[in-house]
Amino acid sequence: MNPPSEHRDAPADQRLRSDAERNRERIIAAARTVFARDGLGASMASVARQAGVGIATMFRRFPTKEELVEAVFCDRMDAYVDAVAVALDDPDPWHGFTVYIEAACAMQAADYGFADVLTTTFPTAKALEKRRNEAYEGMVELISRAKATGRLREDFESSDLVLLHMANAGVINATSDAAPDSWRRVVALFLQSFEAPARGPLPASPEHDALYKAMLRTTPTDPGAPEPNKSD
Amino acid sequence: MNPPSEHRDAPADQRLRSDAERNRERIIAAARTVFARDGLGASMASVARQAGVGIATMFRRFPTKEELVEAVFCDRMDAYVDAVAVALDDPDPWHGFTVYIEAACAMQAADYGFADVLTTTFPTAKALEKRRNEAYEGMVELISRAKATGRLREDFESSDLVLLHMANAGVINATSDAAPDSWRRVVALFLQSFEAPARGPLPASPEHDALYKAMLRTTPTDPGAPEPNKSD
DNA sequence: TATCAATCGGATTGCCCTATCCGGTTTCCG
DNA sequence: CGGAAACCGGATAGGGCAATCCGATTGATA
Repeated sequence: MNPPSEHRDAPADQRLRSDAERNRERIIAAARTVFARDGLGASMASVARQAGVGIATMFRRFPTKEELVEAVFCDRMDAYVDAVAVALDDPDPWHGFTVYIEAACAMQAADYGFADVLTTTFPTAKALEKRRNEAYEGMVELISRAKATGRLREDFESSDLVLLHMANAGVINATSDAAPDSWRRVVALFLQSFEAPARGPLPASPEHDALYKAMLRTTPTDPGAPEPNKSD
Repeated sequence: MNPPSEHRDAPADQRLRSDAERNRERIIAAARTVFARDGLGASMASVARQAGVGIATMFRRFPTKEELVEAVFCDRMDAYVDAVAVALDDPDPWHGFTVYIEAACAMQAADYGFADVLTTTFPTAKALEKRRNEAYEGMVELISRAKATGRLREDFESSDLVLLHMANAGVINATSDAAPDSWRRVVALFLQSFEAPARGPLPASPEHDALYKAMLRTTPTDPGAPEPNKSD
């Protein structure tokens, strides 16, 4: 219980020594770059290298990748939550809905890591999950309003947003290098299929719980395309 | 239906010694299992373990993962090509189109590896690419017919099929464990958005060449979700 | 059945990753 | 300004993967 080592920042409010704080910032900045480029699958070691700090420093400050992810994506999640707020402010809920979806998917396209964040849950990253829930609740309201205007199909469900993000992630992961705008067409197709009147019934949505479990998949890897490494 | 040997494509169809042939089959069977479960990102070593053969045997028979992939997925690609043929035989092109898409996406859902194969090109795997092209040409024809009936939107392009498969791969990779039927809803939404009349214009499709390059991404890894390892 | 080449597969090399240890260094505060 | 606590980061242990080497083994043929 007495930490001969240093890992004790649970309360987190503990002020860091100036050099430690400086390195913390460097690590976060590096992680921002690396995660954006490689997704959350990037290794802690590569982040440390990019930051120019020792591996030990990396793990001392962020013992878990989840903690690093939380520190890196909190502000991006704020932007995400803001986008929902903007959509709710739109006098035309359907218009707000479409603009929001395009914005959210654009955020995915601009940042591999964020694309992973939107389709993964991090039970221990409370700050992240708090924002996710805020956004979620806002979306439930927005969806309800959009349905009320008759522009959004009645059988649309909030879980469809998650599926949309997963699909978008697949497109982005496969095309972002060679055909970086492909996702726009895919999202446009989705939006047209969301529009009322529905052209037919849909298979049932996945259970909320099941989808939540799906979002728990250990560490994000981007399926969709074949890659170099993998455990057996 | 064919000579004793199995895949008679390469000129060097040198007959293998019986034990070598036996191991070859074991390796292919093992790869079928492993790729289906883990995608093409699975390691050669894990396939060798599953097959119960030495690593050296693995590499002697299949010096490249691409060669192994080719041996494993040729017959699955045949089924894929058959699905197109069936669709072309359908008196109602639109009906054939929808049935085909559902079938193709179901194949993806049933086999992680095949999902990768459908969104990746393997320049050196001629047998695979030959079938892919056959299927592609059939689809071009089917699309043309479906448009002629007025059920498929005019601005649908064959490249949209690739995007659909990429999106589907994203959904499957993220949900297959916990919510394995999610893709059905996504595919249904896509089909409704493909239906004429179009509800609005779409952003341009990616260039054919660009999409081809996108499908070249080195080795398949499944992006979409964060994963354990990754190079820096 | 004996012989020789083809084949087998364990061992090895080289590289990357996670995670922890620990001696040397820097910051902070009295 | 000086010392202790906090911090740094190289080194290391343990594990995975791709790829190659080579002595032991086995199949095919005379």
